[in-house]
Amino acid sequence: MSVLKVLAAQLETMTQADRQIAGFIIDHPEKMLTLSSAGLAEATGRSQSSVVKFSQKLGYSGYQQLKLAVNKAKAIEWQTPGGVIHGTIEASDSYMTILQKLIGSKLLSMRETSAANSEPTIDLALAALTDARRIQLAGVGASSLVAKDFSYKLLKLGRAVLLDSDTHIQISNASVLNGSDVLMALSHSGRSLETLRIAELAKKRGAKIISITSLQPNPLLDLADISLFTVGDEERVRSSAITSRDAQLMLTDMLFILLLRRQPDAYDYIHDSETAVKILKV
Amino acid sequence: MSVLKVLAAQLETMTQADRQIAGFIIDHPEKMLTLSSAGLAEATGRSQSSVVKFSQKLGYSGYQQLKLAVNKAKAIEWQTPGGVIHGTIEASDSYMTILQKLIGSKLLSMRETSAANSEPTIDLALAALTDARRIQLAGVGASSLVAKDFSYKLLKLGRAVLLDSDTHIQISNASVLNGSDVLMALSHSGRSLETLRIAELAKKRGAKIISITSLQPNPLLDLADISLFTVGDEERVRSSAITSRDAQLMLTDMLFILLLRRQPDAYDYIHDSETAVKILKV
DNA sequence: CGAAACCTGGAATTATGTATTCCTGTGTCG
DNA sequence: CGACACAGGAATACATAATTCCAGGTTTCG
Repeated sequence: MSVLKVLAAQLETMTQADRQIAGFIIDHPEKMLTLSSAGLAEATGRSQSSVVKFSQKLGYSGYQQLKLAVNKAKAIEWQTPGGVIHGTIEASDSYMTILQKLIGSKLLSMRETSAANSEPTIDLALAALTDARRIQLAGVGASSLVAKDFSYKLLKLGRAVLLDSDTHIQISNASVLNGSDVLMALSHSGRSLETLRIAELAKKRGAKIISITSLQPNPLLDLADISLFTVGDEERVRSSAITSRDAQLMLTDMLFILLLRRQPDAYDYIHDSETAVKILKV
Repeated sequence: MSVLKVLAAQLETMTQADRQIAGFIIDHPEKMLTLSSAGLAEATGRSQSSVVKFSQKLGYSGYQQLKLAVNKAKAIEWQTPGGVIHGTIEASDSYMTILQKLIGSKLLSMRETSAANSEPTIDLALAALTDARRIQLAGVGASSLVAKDFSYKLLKLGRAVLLDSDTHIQISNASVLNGSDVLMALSHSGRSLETLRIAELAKKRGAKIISITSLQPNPLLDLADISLFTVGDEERVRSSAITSRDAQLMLTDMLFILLLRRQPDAYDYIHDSETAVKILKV
């Protein structure tokens, strides 16, 4: 997972000194690579020890390790397929440029999202979904559409899914969950009231909670037994919710395909549901 | 060029000590990243100063720089076993491979979709959407979710949008359209019965029809005044509807962003709707 | 309301790691 | 065979990183 994304995500919740250091790294990552811990300290106006402690708080053994991580992140960022542009979409951009930037943003958020989730965690989520007696999905706004999309897929695999667009019904559904059920809650911010209520209730009932939120620390994340992450890129597209929705779809598509692989009879189910739908086509 | 390749290439022509050091780095690059210059010296049985000199001979200012270069090389190597992969996802694929193939498929369908629609046609569609008194959206199944997503975005721009998940209501909505309205119908196959019915009815009422279908000839296409296209990649992902949905989203996101650019007061509307939603967050 | 426990973050210290210099042994060439 | 070039190690000087310690501020709890 890209350190830079993590830094950006946690920037808000950091202490003052840490925020300044993180800010500098985000703004000038390559500059930072040339600096020593003392140099970075001077550049940010903090002390050398703060720089080292900052590195350690992030989970690295020290400043050197952090540097390697930043280096790696930059290296990967460069490595984009031809014709892809990462930039903020401006009103003055031409048609082609807008297209390229849009594709670039979507690609970036898909990549970052796939990198933000470790294989072991994904495996935990898959196991939970596989073993669940019932799966309830929760989400409002744009997330509700992703939840619905995922529910269709789960239904095609023959799983028992609970999802309703009415939040009152979602809450009453959650109130009858139990230890053998799973609640999967989607909220990019992790702060949508209804989704949180549902998750709290489900947790109280003993259901296993899978959260899908951004990397920013958030209440939903705290409730979760298994935490999956989405990485958006709002700023660059500068418009509502496009890339965070793409990131959620990326993640749920991943889960679906991996479930498919685990479930030997999956293709039968899919075949059946597609056959049934064919009647509704010309 | 990757340091590791350079090392391998020059290995033959190196002096004894250098060859040993280079050999170790080639064989255990990750291990090397955890070692200090003295550590690497010990691991290779040479002296610490030789390690530093070795780094300098390669053109780096010192051991640290060499480490960064190796780190970068590994990062890139990991990220791209041959760039974006466009292949069918197989049950035997590893986790990483699946991810890369999924991203590759999505990227491909986004690119092809953006190429499948000419700028003049897009402009026609934008003009129609801009001038429309009301915009009705139609779609069933996965397309209905895209329609809903797009409707949210249009609502944020302050447009009058008609969309209901109940097809009967959709039909009755269509029956009151007139010449100043637009019907946008989404169906990848272009053969979904309900969507077709709605489009036929809307056409009879004199509304302008925008179709969003695959490139395959289909009945919905024949009805349309303006035809937009989506390009999916079903076969490669070998599972239901993932990339055709992505293609539809790509197209509607494009339309949204381009509408945004045309509409001077768009940001006010977006701001207002986002402010209104904030109340529902923690 | 006030003391204790707890953070944050800087200064000083210590430990670690890196780069340079110096030196020796070996092979090469005139 | 002796001057020279050079690989490469030891020692040293220097740079950088990590830890410890402490002061000031904040929260918590009696």
